[in-house]
Amino acid sequence: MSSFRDIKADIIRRISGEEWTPGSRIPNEIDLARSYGTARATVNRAMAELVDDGIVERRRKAGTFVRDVPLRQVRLSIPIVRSEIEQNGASYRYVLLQSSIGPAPEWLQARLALPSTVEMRKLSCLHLADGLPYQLEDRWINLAATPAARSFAFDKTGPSEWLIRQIPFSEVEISFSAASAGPDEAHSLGCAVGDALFRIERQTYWTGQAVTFVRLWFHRGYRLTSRYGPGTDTQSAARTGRG
Amino acid sequence: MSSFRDIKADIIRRISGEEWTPGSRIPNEIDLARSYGTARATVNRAMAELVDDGIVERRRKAGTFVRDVPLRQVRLSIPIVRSEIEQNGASYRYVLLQSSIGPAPEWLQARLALPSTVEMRKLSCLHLADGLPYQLEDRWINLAATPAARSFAFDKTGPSEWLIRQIPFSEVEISFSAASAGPDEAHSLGCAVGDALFRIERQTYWTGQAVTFVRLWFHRGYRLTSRYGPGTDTQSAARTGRG
DNA sequence: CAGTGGTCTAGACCACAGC
DNA sequence: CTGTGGTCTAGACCACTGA
Repeated sequence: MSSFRDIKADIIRRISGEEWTPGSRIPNEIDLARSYGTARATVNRAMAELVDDGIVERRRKAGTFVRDVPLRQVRLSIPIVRSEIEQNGASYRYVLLQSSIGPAPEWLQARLALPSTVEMRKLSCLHLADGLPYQLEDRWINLAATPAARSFAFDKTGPSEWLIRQIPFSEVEISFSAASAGPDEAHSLGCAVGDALFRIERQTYWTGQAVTFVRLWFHRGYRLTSRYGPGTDTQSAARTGRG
Repeated sequence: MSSFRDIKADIIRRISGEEWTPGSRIPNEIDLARSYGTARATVNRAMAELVDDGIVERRRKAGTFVRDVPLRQVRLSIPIVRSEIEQNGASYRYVLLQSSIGPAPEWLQARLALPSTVEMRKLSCLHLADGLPYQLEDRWINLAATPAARSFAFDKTGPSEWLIRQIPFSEVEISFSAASAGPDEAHSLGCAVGDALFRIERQTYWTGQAVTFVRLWFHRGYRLTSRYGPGTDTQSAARTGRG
């Protein structure tokens, strides 16, 4: 008797063994179910996972096809910086560097499609691991979308931890890039001006309205690491190679 | 009547509406199925997706719990550079800069846990978009694992496209970081020495053996962008903000 | 030991898109 | 219009694990 895992593994085996070649069609669910001696639902579940893994494509009436090129996709867990630091066995410390309220800068208005009248809470925060600067957080919060952010102090915990409880199911656009440290970043992170820093920018929407924008600058040498593969069930880790 | 989508949406609604708070237990599948008027399997499918989305946790006998903090996870499609460039409407060009065969450098032996005797094919390739340098690829291929790589020319297409067909179901460790351009990178990518560049490093294993290691240097200003959210079904895009 | 989720079955109806 | 996958049902058995 076959479980959906056995079926999935067998199909991967037949594809990697070139029994079923890229682009070719594989038998339909009814035939597969017969040949594996299972119910169609079991085959369906196996196939659904193969679709999710980017190995096959399915179209009603047309059938199931081996992808010409398997999709390479990683699932990245975006860590809460506190957890990331503590999981690395370091002590976490948080410092609020700067806080103000005012209009959004023009580039941010454009980026978030905000009216120019909107008020934002601007925060700069530093997250430290064992006393060393780990991540610099430049944060803007739309006070029209999150009025409670006007009076919250943010002196004990960072806005990320607070916001994720306020807006747990937001739409997010995230981007990863590299940038040179300016004077502020260099000063806060204890690196030289011009050093290459890993940077994450994230903008968050709730019911179509921009809630917050954040730019995270990581310490020099930071890496975001993850594994993937046929068996690997999206175990993802963020580690830091320092020194 | 409710589909698994309706049930999933309703559960998210009840969590975000604070009917079910973080950490609390929600009713079991039988009760939920009764209350929604569906079969247990339908509720089960909805709950399975909520687990996958990082919104709830389930344990046999214990029950289903709202996560204290919802998991933030992105699914990133790692693009084939050719497709990425062509999808941006640019023309793709590939240049093989350098090719040699020899032992792995020491740092690579250590990193991949290779015996020091192993022979590697070393390639340097440049991928261009509309004639401008887009990505520099430094690639090492383990000839013990992939003997066919010894004689393949790699003068028309890059090793990535070739390898993905040779080893479609590998285990991969990928990391994202920032680094300063050295003389070689600056020369190939047409930037200044010291410029901050976005970098991907990827090592690939097949049946426990290291197959290849690659270091991808992206042009200055490159971003890897993705969206996620409750509705967003892992649409992922890599874009380039240039200039 | 008993309650929970995990999986499977045999069957059904349906949506969709090729033919 | 028909073959395919997508979903749902009612029921069953089982694995795990917490009480």
